Amino acid sequence: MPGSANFLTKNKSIILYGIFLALLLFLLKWLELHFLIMSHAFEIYAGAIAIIFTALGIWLALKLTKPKTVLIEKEIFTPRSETFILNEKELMRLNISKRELEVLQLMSEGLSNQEIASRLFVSLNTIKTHNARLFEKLEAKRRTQAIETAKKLNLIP
Amino acid sequence: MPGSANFLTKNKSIILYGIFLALLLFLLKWLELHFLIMSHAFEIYAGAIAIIFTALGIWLALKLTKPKTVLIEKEIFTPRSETFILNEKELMRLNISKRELEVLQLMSEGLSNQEIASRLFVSLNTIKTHNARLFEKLEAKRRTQAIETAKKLNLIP
DNA sequence: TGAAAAATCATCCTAAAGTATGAAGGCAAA
DNA sequence: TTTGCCTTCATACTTTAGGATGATTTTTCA
Repeated sequence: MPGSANFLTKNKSIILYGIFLALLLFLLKWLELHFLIMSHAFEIYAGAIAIIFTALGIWLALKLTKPKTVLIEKEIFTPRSETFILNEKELMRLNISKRELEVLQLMSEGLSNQEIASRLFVSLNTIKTHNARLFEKLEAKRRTQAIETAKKLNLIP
Repeated sequence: MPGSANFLTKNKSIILYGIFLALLLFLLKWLELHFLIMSHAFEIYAGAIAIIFTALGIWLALKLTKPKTVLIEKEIFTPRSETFILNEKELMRLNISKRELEVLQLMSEGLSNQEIASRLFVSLNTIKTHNARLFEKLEAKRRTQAIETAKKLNLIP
């Protein structure tokens, strides 16, 4: 659609230009008689033609040059697995340590306390104390609640 | 920077235009002698001037007119909370009932079994049996694991 | 209408989670 | 060096979660 419309616009301009040219030629023919007599004024005549046609050229160029509209659609998908960005501000605000975050992470992956302990080479009790601190800081009663909150705050993916 | 550069470019063009004009006037003066004799060729002379100056006008316009490029940037954000689509195929495949999904949902929100029971006006034991079924179907050992799996399968937001 | 599936509830028991409290070693900043 | 924070571990206890099993009541669909 925009292609054919453009073509029409171009043709219109060309047709208009043709008509304008024809009219000008008639005008020139008429002017010729007057100006031929006083040949001193020939420079004025040529200058007039130059100015008129320069203006015509400018007008044509401006008319024919369509504003190039480039539409760039930036789609920013967040498939959450790819684009997780840790919210370090919240992390600092809540005073959650690296180790605690580590535990939280594993917790959210569905591991039991014992599994987390084994994974991190520490005792079950250590994990329990980490949990207690986490629940306190995240204002959670249960691990599931802690995970929910942490995900909302972008502390874990 | 681009402003002053543009200004320079414009001035250059105008200066060039002036020089070109001067040269053309000389050319005209010279041509005048030849064409005045054969006044029949005057139309050709005028036409040449018209064409030359039209071309000049077009060139000037194109030179002076900065490329009209309109950039439209559309940013389409997809914040995961807005775009949750339940994966009904997986739901059917795993034979998870409406009630079970409901329980799963509340579970993922961090509620305890007792809280879920109260919310749904059923007994704690009922929730436990639902859980057992869910864990079986989702191949999970714990509720946290069930939640993880369910989220991955887009069964819950 | 009658069988299958879904939802409900119960009991008993074990495992895991969570609470409370105390304590010790390490490390970095004041 | 001392203070504070992190990390670690322990013990004792309570609560919640989860497993196994059986049973009753709706609901649904052929």
